[in-house]
Amino acid sequence: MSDKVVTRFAPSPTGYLHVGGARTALFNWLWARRTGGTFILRIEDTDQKRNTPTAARQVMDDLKWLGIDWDEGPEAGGPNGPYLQSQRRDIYDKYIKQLLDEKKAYYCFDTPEDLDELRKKAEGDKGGFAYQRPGSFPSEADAEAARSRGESVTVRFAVPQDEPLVVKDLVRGEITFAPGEISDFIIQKSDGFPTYNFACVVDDCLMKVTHVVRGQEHLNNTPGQQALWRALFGDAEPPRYAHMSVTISDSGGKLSKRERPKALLTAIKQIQDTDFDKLANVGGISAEQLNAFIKGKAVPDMPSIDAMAEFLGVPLPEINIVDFFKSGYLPETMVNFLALLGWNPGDDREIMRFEELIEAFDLTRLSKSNSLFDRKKLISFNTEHIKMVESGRLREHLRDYLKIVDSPVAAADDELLSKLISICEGARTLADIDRKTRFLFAEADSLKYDEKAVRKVFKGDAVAILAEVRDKLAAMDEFTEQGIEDMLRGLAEEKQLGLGKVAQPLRVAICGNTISPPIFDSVRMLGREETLKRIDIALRKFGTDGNAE
RNA sequence: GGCCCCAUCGUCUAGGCAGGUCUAGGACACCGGGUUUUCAACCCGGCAACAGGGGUUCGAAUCCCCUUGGGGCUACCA
Repeated sequence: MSDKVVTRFAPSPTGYLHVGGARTALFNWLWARRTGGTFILRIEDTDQKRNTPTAARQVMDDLKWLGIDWDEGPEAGGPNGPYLQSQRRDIYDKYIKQLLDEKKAYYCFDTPEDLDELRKKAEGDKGGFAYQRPGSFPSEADAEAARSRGESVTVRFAVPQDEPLVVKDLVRGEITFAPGEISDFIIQKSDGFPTYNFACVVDDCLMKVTHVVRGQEHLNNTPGQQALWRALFGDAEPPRYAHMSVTISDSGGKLSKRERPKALLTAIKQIQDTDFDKLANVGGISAEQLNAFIKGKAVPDMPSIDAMAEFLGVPLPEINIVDFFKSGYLPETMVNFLALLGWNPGDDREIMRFEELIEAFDLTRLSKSNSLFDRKKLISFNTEHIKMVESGRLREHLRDYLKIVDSPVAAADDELLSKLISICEGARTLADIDRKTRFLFAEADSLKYDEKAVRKVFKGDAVAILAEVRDKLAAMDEFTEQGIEDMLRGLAEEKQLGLGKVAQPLRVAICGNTISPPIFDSVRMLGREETLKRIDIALRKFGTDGNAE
């Protein structure tokens, strides 16, 4: 085994990178890094109907955000390019021709409708549908004639039917498929593009891939792919396969992108007085489209879903990697958490840095059973990583986050940002830091007061106390944290009250909420002038004539 | 329906391949208590699992079979 390890991540560019894809990418990447091998990014854009032009770009950005880099692929280049399958048509054509010439593949003229019918007919059969190979293969001339008539022409691989197909899997051992179990499958579509099952085999060989780590959903494709490999490349050693378990959502079934629209729909139905025109407007869709969505007939695209959810204030479950970014998770957290979904280092370690993961990763420790994506545990992991990550790096992560969610806190310079982080100790996500410190960037007049907080805090003599606090703050010589603390504690003691009775009215007055950084820091950072201004506004708003000033 | 895979606390899992050291360990969640100026964070304690049934064996969470349950695939998608 002197061969250098080569792994690849081969996404089809249909949208954002989601957690499942990210995990596949990560495992392949970890194995390459662990062994000093090569990690290839290959874009499987062979489906013209589904690919979107920006998706490949997006997937690459998401990978970069996670810290997953590739040695060969788009942007990086490499000796085995091009790395977009749509640019490798001539290569596939060559191998298709070879198979055709050797009678290992044959032309088919069935339309999709024909196939549907065949399948329907086979429904009652004991073995289910299997494509019936013709007694003799159509000739090149037949194909040409069909093409000129505008008929559908595809190419099928003649899968060996007389022997069991054995797949060796690093995770599951040997799996045997009975003779005849795998029927002839299409390797070239009628639009001339290769199918996944074909392109993937050709490219894995040409790109000298040694290990394929992929989801369990591909396990049943493997015998066919291996048979194809033998037909194409004879005894050349095929890659080793490791089929990972599937990730299940904690909201029920399989973790899928459909969960977001589903959650939004549920929310829309629960909200009584929704302004549908406005909602459609916000989502950038027509009233008809919204109606179709509500009736379950159509699903708007992701940006629309996101916009409407934001408008309604409905949190959607994070599925795509960018969703986690926007929710304030660190890439370190995602990588760590994803790595532990179906793998573990064999000891009690859980919170691990990149380097540790690379050092400990091993393909033989992949678990066989499906794992559930536990968001509560994810949050806990994020809390740990926020504590653990180097301060400059955390600041950069925060800056990226504030930018993408368009927070006013983004106006802070590095020094201020670091200070904000330090007073938000114990934050679980970057969103916590943003939420807690936004009050510093608000205008006094337009500060929003949380109703519940006001009701809870401004009762009894809270207003009177706040008025007193105001006067004392105004009278302080030096406006320091220590000074503020001494004053507030002194006042509480004098009145025989807990500090909370004194601090809470002040907290709500300056930030509109009961949730904020520690009160001394908050007041100090707001500054005396602004603090007094806000207290005055609060006194006016919540005070009665008798006890305000 | 057919084929394939899987099965330890609520969840992620260690242990299983080399059966005894497992009265089954850790983490998250949860519950109770502590700390406390809010939210968090933090500290202490607690609850909680080998799916069921047959074998093999002196002995099974660990090996074999069946049942049940879960998942995947069954496309001119990847």
